[in-house]
Amino acid sequence: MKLNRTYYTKDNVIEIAKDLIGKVIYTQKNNKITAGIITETEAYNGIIDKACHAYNNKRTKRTETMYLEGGVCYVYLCYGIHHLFNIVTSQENDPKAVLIRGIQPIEGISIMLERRKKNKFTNKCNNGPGKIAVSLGIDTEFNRTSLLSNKIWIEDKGHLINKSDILVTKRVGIDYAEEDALLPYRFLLK
DNA sequence: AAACGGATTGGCT
DNA sequence: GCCAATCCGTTTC
Repeated sequence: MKLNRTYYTKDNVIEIAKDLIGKVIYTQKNNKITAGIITETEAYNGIIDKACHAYNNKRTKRTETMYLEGGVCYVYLCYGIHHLFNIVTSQENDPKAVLIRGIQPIEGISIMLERRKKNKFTNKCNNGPGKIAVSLGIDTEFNRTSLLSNKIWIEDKGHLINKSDILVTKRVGIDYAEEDALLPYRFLLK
């Protein structure tokens, strides 16, 4: 079943990031549906988190998306090339988000391969936030799009995840965040 | 109007 | 595992 509004408006973004492991992300674009089991996430814990774009309550045109009520997409361009896909959580004006870093494709696989310009999936095809966005057809058009819409949504398909199968580490690529770079906010299936 | 800099990736060792 | 190419939206002047 599709996750509802109250799933996203809870204020503990770390718990949500962990709970999203094993859920299924769907997109529908040009009448093509693609989906994958979420296998890797990272939490960005709002204005007190030095790795978060909204650290120190920095409100700009870009970060404004994170200030919306939980349950919308936050998509931004990284390195001028890669679209990174986040899920906004918590209440309005509490800018927290979960970065989706890995999926295991389960539906529309041939469409994903076509988008990635690959003939077949290898292990390395499903890792990395930039690749995920390409596979799912996510670009800046999805910024601010509701996860209760028919363009993108998340379902609980009952994939049971054993807690002991979830690895917890520090986040990737945020060494500039000083002491917050060490926080155990990254979750991935072993 | 211009500088900035990055929540990466892929190729090479 | 390490390194550097890359380039445009965001931010600031």
